[in-house]
Amino acid sequence: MADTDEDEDRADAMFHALADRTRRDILRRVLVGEHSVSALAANYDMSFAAVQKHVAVLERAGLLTKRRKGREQLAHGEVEAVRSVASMLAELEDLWRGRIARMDELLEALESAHTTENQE
Amino acid sequence: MADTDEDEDRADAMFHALADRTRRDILRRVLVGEHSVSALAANYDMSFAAVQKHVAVLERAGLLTKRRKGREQLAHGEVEAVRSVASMLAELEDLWRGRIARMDELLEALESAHTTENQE
DNA sequence: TTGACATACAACCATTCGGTTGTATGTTGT
DNA sequence: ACAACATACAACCGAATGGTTGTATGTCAA
Repeated sequence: MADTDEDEDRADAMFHALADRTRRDILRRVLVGEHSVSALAANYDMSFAAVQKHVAVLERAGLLTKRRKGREQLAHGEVEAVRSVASMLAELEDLWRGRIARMDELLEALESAHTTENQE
Repeated sequence: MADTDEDEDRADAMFHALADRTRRDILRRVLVGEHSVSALAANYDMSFAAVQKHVAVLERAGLLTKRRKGREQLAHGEVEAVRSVASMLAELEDLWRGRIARMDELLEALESAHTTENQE
């Protein structure tokens, strides 16, 4: 247990990555489909290097993954990472509702194991 | 229409506010209940002024509101703001699912008006 | 009124961020 | 082999961030 510090590091990285409109826009595009870095760069009024750095920030945060295809590097969004950010916010909301006194994922895992109903 | 720029500004501010573990911790506390700024500051190994600035960042992002109570300033979390961040992430997820081609809130509002079925 | 507490804010500092240009390393097609 | 393209990365710069200390303002209690 007690990987709480790395969790916070990950949260820092993810929220930081999302705190820039260019990066959010890139993320939207790569969630819809794969795009090469230069294809992405074509959409913005800044240098290729700047866009490449934005992609790198998203990648370090785990929100995006790259896959080699010939001489291009195709980026696609990691929806699981987006969901993990959403679940942090859900935790905040639960805290507000007074539900949780911080029992971590343990009970949460148990609960979702029981709820085998509306999976999707 | 086209307040899209201010929306992005708000998104920038909210994600930025959340991209710091001290601020996330403060937000957790004030979502559970009201706390004065100095009561909050007592929890952290930094100056009062530093904590006061963190509170100000959360306040500017709309994630927290203050209320005067005597000589104290009681802060409480704004769960609606948390939800609005969550809904941005939900939009990203919808984009991934291929649901939305970006028709903004207009059709979304219409749709939810029609769908009076499974509300939750 | 005065002293103590709660808050706000300015000034300062080191570090990080978001951008730039330039250079190096692959990869492809001819 | 070579020219062109796609990517990565280093070095640099101005602005913003996260912290500090110090000072000003407001409110309560005696």
